[in-house]
Amino acid sequence: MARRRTNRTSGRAASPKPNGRGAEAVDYGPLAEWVGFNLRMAQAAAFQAFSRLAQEVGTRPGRFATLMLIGRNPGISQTALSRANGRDKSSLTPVLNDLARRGLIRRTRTRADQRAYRLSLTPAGKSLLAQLVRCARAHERNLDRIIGAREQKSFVRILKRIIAEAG
Amino acid sequence: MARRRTNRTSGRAASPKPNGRGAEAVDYGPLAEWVGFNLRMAQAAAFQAFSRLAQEVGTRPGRFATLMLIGRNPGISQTALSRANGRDKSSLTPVLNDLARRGLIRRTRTRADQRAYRLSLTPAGKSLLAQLVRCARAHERNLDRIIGAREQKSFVRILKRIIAEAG
DNA sequence: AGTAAATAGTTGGATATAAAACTAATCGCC
DNA sequence: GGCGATTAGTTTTATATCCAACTATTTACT
Repeated sequence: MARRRTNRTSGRAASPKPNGRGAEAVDYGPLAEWVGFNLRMAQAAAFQAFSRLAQEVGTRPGRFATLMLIGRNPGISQTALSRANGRDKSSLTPVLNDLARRGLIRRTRTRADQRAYRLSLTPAGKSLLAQLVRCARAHERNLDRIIGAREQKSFVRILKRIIAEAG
Repeated sequence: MARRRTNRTSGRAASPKPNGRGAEAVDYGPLAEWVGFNLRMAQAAAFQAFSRLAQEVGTRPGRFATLMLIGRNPGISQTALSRANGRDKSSLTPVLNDLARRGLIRRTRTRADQRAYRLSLTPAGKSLLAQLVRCARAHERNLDRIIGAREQKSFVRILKRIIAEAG
């Protein structure tokens, strides 16, 4: 997402030309009602809102789920983590390198399986995660407010069904 | 997203070790109920499902909204398009170069404003768009089935609220 | 008119991600 | 016990995306 400011305030009125639209009154056609498109736009909007909160703590939203999953599942392997996180394991390599370099996670080798790492949080990682959880709670409160308490539960239930069945 | 197969059917039972989880029974902690996380996972799942359909037609899902918006708004500028599409205008440059190279769109210069392009679809672009619309309709039917007819409307309404207010 | 500010589009640099090919280790099975 | 298949992680390559800086053009204001 990004551009919230669609409601222009500049003095120029909407162009009357049939084609050359100034910036407003775009026709979305069927996109306007399609779930896929609105899902993409909503995800981008929520992601960006959380980005702003997370960067005050010095991290990106992508790192947050990673830290949370490691924190809740100490000893998890990179492959299991990538599955849980829904990203390819190759995407994780640079992320984990960075988290390790910054002293937030530990990668210990398994004696049983010399291929796999066991991931865990360092105290610094736990502390950053705790900060991020606070950000995330604020973010969730905001989303819940937007969604409305009455519909919140069913909204999340539908998202879970899409996750489970749309693959 | 990707990994739908969390409910393993392989013969191996969940490891009893407190740490070394095989691949199942990951603890998501609060992520499991957070809107932001489920939104991201659902978007990725839907995106990937549509990707499969779209690539049979020879395009990526990212191109679809672009073509639709140009088709519905002939003469639109790149900046207006990027706003409508929720992406930075610089992301659009390579996409439009590619679409133009493949003969799907036209970029004509405006006499009134020599900076701006006016974008429109070529006949080939219209034909590809029509094919993509058929894919998208099939995709939407599947999503509607997952969501359920009763909740579909309110689900999209909530997504729109998030788009409008979460920025 | 003339200049400062805004705007359209591109470029360059950075990050995130996926897919495929690769290396090393382990497992399954005979 | 050994060999083919599988698995864990990395590397490489390719896209998509953002942001900031840039060029060219237009607009606004004096």
